[in-house]
Amino acid sequence: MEYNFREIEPKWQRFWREQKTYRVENNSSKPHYYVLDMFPYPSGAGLHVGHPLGYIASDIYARYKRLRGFNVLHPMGYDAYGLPAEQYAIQTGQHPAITTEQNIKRYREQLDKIGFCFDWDREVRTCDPDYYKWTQWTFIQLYNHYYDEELQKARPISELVKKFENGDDRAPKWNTMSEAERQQLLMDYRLAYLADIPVNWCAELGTVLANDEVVGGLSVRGGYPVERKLMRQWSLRITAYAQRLVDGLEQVDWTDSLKEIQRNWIGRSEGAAVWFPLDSPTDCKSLMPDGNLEDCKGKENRSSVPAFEIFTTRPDTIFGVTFMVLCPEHELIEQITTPEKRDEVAAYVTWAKNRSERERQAEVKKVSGVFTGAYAINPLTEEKIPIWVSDYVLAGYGTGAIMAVPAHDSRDFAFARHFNLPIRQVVSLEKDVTSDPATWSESMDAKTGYAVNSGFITGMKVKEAMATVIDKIEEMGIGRRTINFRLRDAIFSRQRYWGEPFPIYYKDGNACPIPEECLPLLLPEISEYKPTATGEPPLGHAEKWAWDETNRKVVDKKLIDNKSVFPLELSTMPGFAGSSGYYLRYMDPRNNEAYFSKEAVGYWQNVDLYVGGAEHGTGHLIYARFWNKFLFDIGLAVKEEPFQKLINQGMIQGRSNFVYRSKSDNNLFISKGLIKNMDDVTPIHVDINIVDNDILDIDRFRLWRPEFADARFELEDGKYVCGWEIEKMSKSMFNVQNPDDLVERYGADTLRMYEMFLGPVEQAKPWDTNGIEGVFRFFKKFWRLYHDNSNNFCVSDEAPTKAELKVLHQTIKKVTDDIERFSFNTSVSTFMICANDLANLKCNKRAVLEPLAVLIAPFAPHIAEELWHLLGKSQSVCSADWPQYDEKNLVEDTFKYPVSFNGKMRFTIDLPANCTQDEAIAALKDMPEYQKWTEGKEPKKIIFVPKRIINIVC
RNA sequence: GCGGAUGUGGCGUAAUUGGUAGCCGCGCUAGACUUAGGAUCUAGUUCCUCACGGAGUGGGGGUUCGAGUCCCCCCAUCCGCACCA
Repeated sequence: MEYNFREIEPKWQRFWREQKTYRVENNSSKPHYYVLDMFPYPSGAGLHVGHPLGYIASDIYARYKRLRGFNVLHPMGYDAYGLPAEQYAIQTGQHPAITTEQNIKRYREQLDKIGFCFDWDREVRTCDPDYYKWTQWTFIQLYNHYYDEELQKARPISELVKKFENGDDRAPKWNTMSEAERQQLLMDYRLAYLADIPVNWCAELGTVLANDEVVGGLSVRGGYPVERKLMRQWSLRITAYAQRLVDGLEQVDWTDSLKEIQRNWIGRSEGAAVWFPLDSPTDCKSLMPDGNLEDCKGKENRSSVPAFEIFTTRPDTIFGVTFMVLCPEHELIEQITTPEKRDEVAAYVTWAKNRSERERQAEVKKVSGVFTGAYAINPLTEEKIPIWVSDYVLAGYGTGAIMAVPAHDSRDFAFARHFNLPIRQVVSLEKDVTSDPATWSESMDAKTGYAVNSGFITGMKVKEAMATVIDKIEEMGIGRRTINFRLRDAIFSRQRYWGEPFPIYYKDGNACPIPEECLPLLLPEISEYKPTATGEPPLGHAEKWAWDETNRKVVDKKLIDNKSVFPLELSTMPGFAGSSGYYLRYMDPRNNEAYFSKEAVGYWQNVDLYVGGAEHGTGHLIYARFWNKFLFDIGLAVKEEPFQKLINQGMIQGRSNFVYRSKSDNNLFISKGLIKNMDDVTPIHVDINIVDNDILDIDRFRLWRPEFADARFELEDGKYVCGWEIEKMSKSMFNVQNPDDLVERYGADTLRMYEMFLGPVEQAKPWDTNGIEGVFRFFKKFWRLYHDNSNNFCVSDEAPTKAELKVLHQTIKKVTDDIERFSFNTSVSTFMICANDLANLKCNKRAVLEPLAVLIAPFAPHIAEELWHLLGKSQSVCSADWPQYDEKNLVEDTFKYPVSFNGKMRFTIDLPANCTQDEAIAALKDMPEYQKWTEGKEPKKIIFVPKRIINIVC
């Protein structure tokens, strides 16, 4: 018997469980460190090898930190609410809670086999009432707060009410307003608010979706078409935090690419909002703000001039405006369109509004639009400018209206060319040099060069011109410096069952939160998981779903006629509700009095290391940052950013194998190397489990599927070689690798090490089992270091030799450095080199193996624990101290043989750090090897590099 | 289109961060020990060349005594956003 992981691994897993080795306390004299994984959604398919990649990396780091003397929080839980369980419920009638419970059980079994050091006593599940109580609680806090622009933080809505009562520009008529009107107004300020907004409606899923849940007009889950629809929905005012979300990125230790993804998503752009007066008097509701616009001389009151506001990032090009464009949804269209254009415009608007998102996105390059017949006045040039309508201007961004500068914006350029509108150059790369835009093939969009043909800014550099124009319009009182964000508020309602119920009831049409003491508001049982016949969300089926205000409890809907019983909200919260604050709950997961205690958060602060996929860059990672900033504002979280360092583990793709069936003979399969022409064969996916190192197991192939029972093969060297391709890991391509199978065959330690050995954690890589044997061999070799031929444990108490010490200390240094920089693949290589070296030295000395057991424990905890106990320890290796290396043992011989290149010699010698050139040369000349190489001749030139290198030109 | 990355043997990758390119592993070749081996061990394996030699980190320039690494210009692949004014 050799290295028997089947015996070792369950033994120590049991030991850790019984000893509660991974239990973490909230107080300790040790420094704290928080390592977190993105918790999984427990899907029915179970874990595949991609999931544990990040978990293994974080587990290694957590174990390492623990060995380095930190008190490490390393929890795990489940993001248990979500669509798939509910879709399954619709099909089968099985309650999502049951499906979820089963899936969690399976996940837990799979995770346990890999030997993670999670503190399972802290497990959280988002669907657990003790957990979602605090999700609901946070929602109520969001509802009861608004964002104070002056203080740049969330404040209680009651403070805003007080301001309004004392007179405030934002609510001049507050004291005469009705209660309903007041509530309506406050909705415009609450951080969680109810509003009619255009939403992404997915008919197939029967729910609205957030922007990050829609890609290319299709739902991320399921890939169903999504349409724009105006609906009354709950939203979170995340846009209030847009600036802080951008700023906060400076403080965190994330990759540049992920920070950039978030910056793009938030989409901050600086520019100006400018009012353009309308040329013809109309019955227009939007009016020029007060100011001293000269053009309005003669009018009694400037603010009676009809006008509309646009947003531009290029105020310097205002002299180049040749037309204006409104989005089809713009309210001004109806008011300004001239009678003769009315039909044409109405037809266009109807057409544009009815286009699906998908059509619109697919036909981005198609130019469409219509002239309204109305004109605006350029406030700086007093020119008359035609106003058009086009769907290339979006309702949701800026003011839904633009000034078009075709010479310097590619979209305006395309529009102008299509409708034959004038193009006027107002920016030039060189001062005073212009050309005829009619000859241009594209617009000149770059923000560089000088203003031309531009009145008082002519000759200025673009940047200066921008500032000057903004100053001017601010002085004229017709505009101001503005910052716009692409980020939209997060739609928070889902017309779904399997999610957190909103703690909201409707009293006379007004939303009211249920009292905090009554939380959690439990998800009711329902008979059917589909929408109701009247189109209500599934919660409409719930009988007992009304709020009794007097008795403060949920009662039957039939009692709603009663004066104190009101309907409850029928939507539920989206997936990101539960996952936005879970990392805080882990700090104090069983607290029934609070989300988490002040002591707990005061001790742990925030997550030091967060590991998870980059696909959450525009979803979870934005929402969680927002959620945390809000909790920070109201004094719960103590750090503004939740995740200090973040590592994105790369996606693991599948590596599919193919057999090639001859087109002329359906039973003939040709080995890859023998195929002359790929057109003669049909590649067929073959289960990767019957292929080893691309060699097909022919017998198992014949048994795999009945139609292959009579298969014949053209073999090369007696083997059938399969083709391969990198594809997404999926059942249909027979390339899914289940970690359980590998644990069964090679053991958890081998799986862990191999997943790390595959390459850098952050890099996307295909799963490939071809190298796992090498790691497995390492473990067998490692085991043999301290076992004799009869598998008896066998160590020596002799003092290690210099060579052995060098191997050990090199390993300690390299592994320590590698872990610190999250380079786990190189650590694995280092262990292999170490084992090879020790095997060559036949070293089985206690003094070497003991530190080695600790060193390898983060990577291969089972074999480390086994060795540790074989060495006579009774405590877990997890409570050991990380070994230190001693530079003395690393010092090379002070001289390496010189290498000649192009007539030059290079000598490598060890020098003190502050060594001068003269000292270095003197030391060099003392070396016998130097004298031998230069044969006593004086070299032409000695080049000293202040490190340890000297080049000599002979 | 904009933004971010990446590019090294047959394959996964490494390179003390500007210092002998190819560590470690897979695969492959030869050999040893074995009744056998999908076990173990030894040697070899970037390419061209019998060899001597030469070429070589996507391509082209540059900085440097010295470049996979730094700078500039291309090319290719991957990812994110995409009519955001």
